[in-house]
Amino acid sequence: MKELNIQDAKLFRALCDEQRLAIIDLLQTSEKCACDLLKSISISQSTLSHHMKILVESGIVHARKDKKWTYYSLCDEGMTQAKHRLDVILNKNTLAYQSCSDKESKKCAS
Amino acid sequence: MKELNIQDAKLFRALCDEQRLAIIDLLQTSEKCACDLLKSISISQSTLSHHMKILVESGIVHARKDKKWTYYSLCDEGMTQAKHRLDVILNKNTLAYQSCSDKESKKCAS
DNA sequence: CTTTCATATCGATAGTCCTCGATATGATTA
DNA sequence: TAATCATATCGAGGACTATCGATATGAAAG
Repeated sequence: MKELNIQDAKLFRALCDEQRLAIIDLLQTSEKCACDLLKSISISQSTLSHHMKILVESGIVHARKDKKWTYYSLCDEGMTQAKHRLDVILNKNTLAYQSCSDKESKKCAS
Repeated sequence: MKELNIQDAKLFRALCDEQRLAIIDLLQTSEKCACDLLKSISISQSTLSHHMKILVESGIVHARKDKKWTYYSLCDEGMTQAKHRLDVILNKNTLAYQSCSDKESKKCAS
C-alpha cells in the first residue's frame, strides 16, 4: 500500500459525510464560529465539535481561537492535494481508454 | 441537507478506502479483469468483488462482461463530478479568506 | 466568586463498513 | 454430464463512525 493512498483516503474520508459537506458550504462565504454553524445545521453541539475536529485534522479547515470563540475557515492546502489526486486519475483515465481494444485475447494466468 | 451533498458524499465515500485507491491506480494503465487485480493486491476474492461493486455503483469504474471474465476500466463521469465539487470549494475558498478581517467584533446571538 | 456562555471531551449506543470463508452462479473444458 | 474456472453473493465477526446527553474546561460577565 502506497503511503500516498493512505493520506488521500484520509482526506476523502473527511469529505464523505453529508454534514461535513454542509459545513464546508457554510464556510465558503466567510469564516464562522462554532455557534454560528450550530444555528445553521440540525446536529448537537458535541456532534458539531466532533465534525470540526475531523475537518481540521484532515487539513481542510483552519481553526482560530479568539476569546471564548473558535473561528473556522476553509484551508486550501488539503483541498489542493485532493484535487491534484483527482486530476492524476482523470488524466491517466483518458490514456487508459485508448488501450482497451486488444484485451479480448487476454487470459488469466491462475 | 442539499441533495447534491448526498451525492457528493457517496462519491467521496467510494474514494475514501485505501484498497479502492490502489485498485484505481492499477486501472490507470489499462483495463483489467478481476483476476488480474486480485494478483496485485492482497485481499480475498470476495472482498475485491465487494470493492468493485462500490466503485462501479459510484460511477468511477465501468464493468464489461466478456465470456467468463469481467473487465474493469476507469470511467471519468463520476470523477469529473467529484473534481468539479472540489473546484467549487477551492474557488470560493480564496474569496472567503479576503473577508476574514472584520470578524473580531462578531457576537453569537444565542 | 459565582454564574453564564462557547467549546471540547467522555461514555454509550446504534449503525455502517471492511473483511473473510463458504457457497452460488454461470460459463468453459474434459 | 462432470469438473473446473471466474466472479458474485451470503452471513458473520470485528472495527470504525455518527450521534447523543452529560460533563469538563476555560473565558467573560455580574
